[in-house]
Amino acid sequence: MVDKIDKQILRLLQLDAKKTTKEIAADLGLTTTPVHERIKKLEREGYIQQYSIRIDRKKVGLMMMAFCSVSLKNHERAFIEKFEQDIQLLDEVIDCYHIGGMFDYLLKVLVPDMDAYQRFISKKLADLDNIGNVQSSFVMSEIKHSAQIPDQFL
Amino acid sequence: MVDKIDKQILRLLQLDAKKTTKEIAADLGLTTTPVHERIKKLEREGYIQQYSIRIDRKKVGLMMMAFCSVSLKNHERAFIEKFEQDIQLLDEVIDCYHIGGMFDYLLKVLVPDMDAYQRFISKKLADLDNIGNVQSSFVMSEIKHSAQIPDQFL
DNA sequence: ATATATTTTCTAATTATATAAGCGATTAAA
DNA sequence: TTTAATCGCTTATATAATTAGAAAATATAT
Repeated sequence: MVDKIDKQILRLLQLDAKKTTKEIAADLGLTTTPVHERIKKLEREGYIQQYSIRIDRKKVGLMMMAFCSVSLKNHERAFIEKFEQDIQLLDEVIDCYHIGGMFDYLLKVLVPDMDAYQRFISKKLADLDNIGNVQSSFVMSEIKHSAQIPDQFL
Repeated sequence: MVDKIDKQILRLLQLDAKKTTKEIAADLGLTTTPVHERIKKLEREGYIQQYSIRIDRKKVGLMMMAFCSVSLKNHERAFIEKFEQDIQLLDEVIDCYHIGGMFDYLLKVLVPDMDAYQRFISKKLADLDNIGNVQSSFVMSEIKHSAQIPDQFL
């Protein structure tokens, strides 16, 4: 279980994982030791899954983002598992969610340009077995991209 | 511009932002100084937008994720800007994309449970002006959630 | 209520890392 | 060539992470 202090630590680290234990301690009115121990506990118990950096995708040439809704033809367990395995291997697919609704899966896809997207859809995705309908929605702008847990829950 | 070494650094830090310059230097066959300077450059030039942690959302009680497609009634600039501003204030909305296709926006929403989602849709979202159709897709499972730039682009 | 555990935090010391300075080597351009 | 400019190396210093042991606070049982 995490208490209020743990959540504040998570909030601060989410905002800036480079913050030192000293700075966090100062913010919370503690010394470094308890902060250090709490962080280790949060890591150990899996609250903190990963330390990472956010990279500006456009600066490394990934100019195009799209969401791709996919429905399968066959919904037997074996077919579903096969699809979910195949998806792991497609680098362009950043995220993949199994959803309820009109389609079975929602994919978030990142590629350099429309050409690459074309190749992704027609060469890679269409090559998988069991693909039914595919519908693409192109991202024109990212209005909000926090990718973080809102403070109100921390 | 980033060269091959810079990209490798980005790749390593994306995987584990806690990696020390010493470790990175060892991986790349360099000493700490050039690695340190390159990292500072990557920060300065905005390739690295943020150091952050990934938090296990379910461990902090956010059991439900949904995608919410929204279309607006009025598409004049002023109305669009108003909507995009309003969205920033809704904590449950983690991401918001302006998309082309059947709907205008795709929202990624995180809430504790179905009750909270219900309140979000009927109290918060529906309270905004200019909302046309809304269609929710609930996430049943996260098949892939890399949230990262694929290695092939780094 | 009191004594006993348990947990949490503190201070202080140690170890490791980040950061900076100065020098040499390589590369590119004049 | 010769001059810049870039890049990486070694060494030194400042800063941070981590550990150890004692004190304080909290919870538990008698």
